[in-house]
Amino acid sequence: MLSELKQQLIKALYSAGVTGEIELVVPPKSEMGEFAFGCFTFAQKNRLSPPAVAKELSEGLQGAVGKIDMLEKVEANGPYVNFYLNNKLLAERVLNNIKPENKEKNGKKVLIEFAQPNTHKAFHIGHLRGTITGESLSRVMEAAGYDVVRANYQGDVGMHIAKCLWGILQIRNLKSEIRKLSSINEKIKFLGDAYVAGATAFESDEKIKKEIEEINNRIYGRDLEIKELYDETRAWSLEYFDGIYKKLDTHFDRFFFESEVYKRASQIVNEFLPKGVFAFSENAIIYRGENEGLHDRVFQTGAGNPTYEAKDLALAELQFKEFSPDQIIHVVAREQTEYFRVVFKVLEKTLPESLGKERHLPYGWVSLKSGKMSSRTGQVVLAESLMDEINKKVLGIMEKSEIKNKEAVAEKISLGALKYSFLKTGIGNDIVFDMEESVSLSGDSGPYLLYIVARINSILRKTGGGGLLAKLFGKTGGLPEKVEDREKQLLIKLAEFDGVVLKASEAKDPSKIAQYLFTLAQMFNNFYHISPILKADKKSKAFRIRIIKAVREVMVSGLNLLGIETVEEM
RNA sequence: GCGCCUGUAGUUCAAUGGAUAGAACAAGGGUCUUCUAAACCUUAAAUCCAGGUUCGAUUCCUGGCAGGCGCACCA
Repeated sequence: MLSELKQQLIKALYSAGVTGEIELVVPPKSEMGEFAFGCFTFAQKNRLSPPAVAKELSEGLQGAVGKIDMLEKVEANGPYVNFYLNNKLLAERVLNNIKPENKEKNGKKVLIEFAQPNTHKAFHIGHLRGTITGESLSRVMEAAGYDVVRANYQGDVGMHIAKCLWGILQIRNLKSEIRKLSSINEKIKFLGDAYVAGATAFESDEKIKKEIEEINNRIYGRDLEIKELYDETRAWSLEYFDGIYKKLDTHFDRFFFESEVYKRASQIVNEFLPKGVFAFSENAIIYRGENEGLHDRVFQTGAGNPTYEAKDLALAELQFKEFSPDQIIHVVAREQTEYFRVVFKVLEKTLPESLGKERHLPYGWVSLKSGKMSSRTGQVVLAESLMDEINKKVLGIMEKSEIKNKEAVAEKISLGALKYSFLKTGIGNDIVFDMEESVSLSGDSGPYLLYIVARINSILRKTGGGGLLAKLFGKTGGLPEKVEDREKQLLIKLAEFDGVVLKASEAKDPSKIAQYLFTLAQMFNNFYHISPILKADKKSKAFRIRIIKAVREVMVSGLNLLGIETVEEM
């Protein structure tokens, strides 16, 4: 909401004689005003010293005081022109304009593809980061006005499944063993063990390697004998994934599967092979990326099966056909960066309409402090075990608490802690994961933010929700004689929210929201400890209640953009 | 070997080329008869190295060094 004011200040600077691009900054200290203009570039262009320019400009701008809303003082400070706002007017404007849910559509459609787990394999913390990031990004994009299609692309054909099925087929009395599996967790554990067995044998034994490749061909060939086992185990995985999505409070508008695109994938490869897009190499069909500064990739194996890259060509075709998006964002781990470069290049040839619309949004690698994570060896941190672990810690802290629905509240706090821990780091940065330290419950953490809301709720309960005061002072809430500096800081922070959402959507990075909310929370806590509310005089009390309600509103909607649900008390 | 990415307090992270490089955790010292101590206040602590561009570089460029990832029939 301060962008309008900024525009006016910029306009005033132009009329005062500044040329070129003008950007206003927020000074590092509150004594320096609310906005500032650094005169470096402009001064240099005119061969003047920045402080001299600042001085002259501030003199020329004195006339703007009183004409521009809220502007109280313009002053030169070294090479900067500093703008000061009137506290009372600022308070009034901000408090009357808090509407974090104000969303106008921009008419653009973006398809966001995320989560992408493979059936028959574990859902580990890497998937967890991708899912949490994708959901948050979806919400941020919606808040910025985009029409969002949430898509998930699950890998349900390919070698990893052949490995898993081979492992299962080694079990004697298979049918009765399977009957023993009652819970979904047991079934997933069963699949995980089978996969590890298959993957290990695949690498150590040439004969078994052949057997597994044969199973792979049978899966692609829809062999009826293997189909029954395939269908059943596939269903287990999907049920398991659904449970996780539900728990994470995420949903998808469309589930794409590799099994629905692999036939078309082969067609595309064979259609464009004679056109020179692909070439044969040692029986396989490849794309010669090296000719274009990329690297070669296999699109069809010697056995005649389409690879992941070929399937992505067919997937893109399907996604454009079904949704006609203006942009497709693949939220996928960073190690796929160069892979996507090649695939997008090929797509330009097989699907010209994709040009400029496909984008890989890489999120950083999640590694373990205790060593490298690998589902092949079974050394992984599973999503569910991590969630359980956090939940235990939260319940430990809440031991003495006597609030209602403790278990349910603990669940929400745990999830908030988990999501925040992944989202607070810049999206592209690697995370070194440590079970003990990574999901923090104090300091820069999810619970810290939830705590703000719980505290505000508590205060509001004790003041009758402020309804009585609102009646007493009318809609304006009766501004006090003097608006304190820290109150002003808090108000300005609140006013920055919509700008932060925009920034996060442009950068496609939810961590911008997380960082903003943390700063807001710190400022609130500082305010909370210094400025009493219940004991303040009538006018200050009404004013402060309006502030904390505004803080709550922004905090709740900001957390919602991160996919985090708030709690009434904790 | 080639390519891509990353090097900031003990640790995990911030900082459109601009005002004194900010936080959190861990460490030391304080604050609950007063709106929830999952909090607050406070002390100490950092830009990998060498050049260059610039009035100004954590940021841009070059070269080192260190780490991660990717490079053919897996996804």
